Amino acid sequence: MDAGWEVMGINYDNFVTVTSAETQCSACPIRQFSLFKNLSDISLVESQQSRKTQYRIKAKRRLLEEGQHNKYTYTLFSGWAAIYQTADNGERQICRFALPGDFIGYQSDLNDPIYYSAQAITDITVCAFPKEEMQSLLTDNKDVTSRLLEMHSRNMRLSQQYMLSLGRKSAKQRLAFLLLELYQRIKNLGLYIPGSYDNSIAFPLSQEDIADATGLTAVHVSRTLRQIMDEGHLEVKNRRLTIYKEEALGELAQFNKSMVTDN
Amino acid sequence: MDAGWEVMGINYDNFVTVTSAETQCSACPIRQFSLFKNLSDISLVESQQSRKTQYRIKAKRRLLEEGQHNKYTYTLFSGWAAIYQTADNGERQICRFALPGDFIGYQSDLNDPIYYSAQAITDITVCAFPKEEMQSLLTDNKDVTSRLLEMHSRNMRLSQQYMLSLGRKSAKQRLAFLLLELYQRIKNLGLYIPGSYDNSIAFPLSQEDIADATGLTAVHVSRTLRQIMDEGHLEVKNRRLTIYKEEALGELAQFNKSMVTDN
DNA sequence: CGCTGAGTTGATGACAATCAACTCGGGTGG
DNA sequence: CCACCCGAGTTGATTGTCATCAACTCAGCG
Repeated sequence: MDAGWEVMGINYDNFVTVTSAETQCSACPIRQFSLFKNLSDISLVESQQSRKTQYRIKAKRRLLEEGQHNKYTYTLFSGWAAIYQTADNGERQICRFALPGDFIGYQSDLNDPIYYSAQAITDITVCAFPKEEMQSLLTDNKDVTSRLLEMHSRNMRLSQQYMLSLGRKSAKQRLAFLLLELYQRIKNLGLYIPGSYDNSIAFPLSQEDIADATGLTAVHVSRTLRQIMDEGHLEVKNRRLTIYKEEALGELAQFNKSMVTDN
Repeated sequence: MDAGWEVMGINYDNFVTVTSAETQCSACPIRQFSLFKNLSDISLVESQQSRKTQYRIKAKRRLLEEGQHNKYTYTLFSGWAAIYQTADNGERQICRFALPGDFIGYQSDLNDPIYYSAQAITDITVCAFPKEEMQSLLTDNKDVTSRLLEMHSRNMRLSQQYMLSLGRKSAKQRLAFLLLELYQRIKNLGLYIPGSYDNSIAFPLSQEDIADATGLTAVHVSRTLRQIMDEGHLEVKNRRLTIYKEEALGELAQFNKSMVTDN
């Protein structure tokens, strides 16, 4: 029996409470953002059966490790995770941040060793699907395949934006883009705290995480972030991101909400 | 009636001849690399019907333009194309090079304006599929959906490698990676000239194209490429790429053939 | 109360960008 | 047919952005 329910690394007891550790798929609050969006009730039963269990993983622990054969694919249920690859000099490149609803661990051949790592940024909860079950779900259920294609296509768009950032944008623009992206994605989920904090979200990334996603060093992130903050565009403080000048930042970063919408 | 048949920007009269400009899908030499790999004969008829026509596009012309609503999706039949996005300062980032068999112009919602551009590097031939036909092909035919997912997943892997390159690798490593990637992809297609040129492929990219893919400037590509060439690892000359030390380069670039295989 | 990890700030250095001049080869038009 | 032109590539000089190294602050915590 859970004391409460965590989303985004923040205790949301006051917002949602689950009485059991095992959420039912049919009642899942993030299902509309997940692979199982819009499934018929029958398909949902299937998917529920495929799901082995929910796991909780502590912040900084790895969910997937590059080069290993993994047993499961996962839907991220709560918290933030980083999907990354490692270079031979030990540096890493975060390719995307997974947020609740995101599907983690799929690749074209599930029997190959996985080519990326996934690490929990906050404590996370995941729904685990054994890869064999996932494979047959994809074989049997066209809706799931279509939805996975759709999610992949949207990821691809974001990936291309990351490439543009990494290859052609200044440190300032890269930071602005990343922060706007995450801000908007959280808002799309409806998981930010509405009301008095309308322009702010819980934000668990360290400057080193940001550096690993933007292709910079933590030191340079510190300097550049300070500059953006001093200009009054936004604030990152106490694990919270506040956007003051969304439009100006959007222009700076060439960011556009449609880059991260899923509907 | 065609005089001959071009693949890879080179005239291959001596290798393959088609008597009509319109290749039949059932007899298509690159089908095994395309979206229509492994389709049943019945599905093939469907796909043949969906295909409107083949087009030839001159080098440097655009096939798709960012922000526009496009009528068609395409299978690249012959030649090379660049998929890219443009930053506000006018610089561009090539996100991938499309080679024969690659599918171009898909995105999760085909009715949205397309978010990337595609430009012919060599003269190219494409098979055009009106987006409505493609949409219904995807709705009706699970094999096509699965295959598109598979192709997308493989693209995603390469995209992540590009991100790692752009974010965390030196100019030398980026070049080595790109050249090995393209070399291997061409070899996988079996479109290189076998025999006396076993370690070489036709290579139509300019140094500026390479720069746009690696996030460098053309000047720096020139210097760095010269350095790699002087070290005897490879040669780029007269629109031809020759690899002398595949293993050493692979190590330098952290490249691995499995990154680009499709089977 | 000291330890730890995250963030800040300064000094210096390296890699790649920029600006500019030049070569070379292939195509074109006079 | 040859001169010229143009685009691609090369090379040198200089600049700039970001990396590196190092010292320090500060908050949280055992």
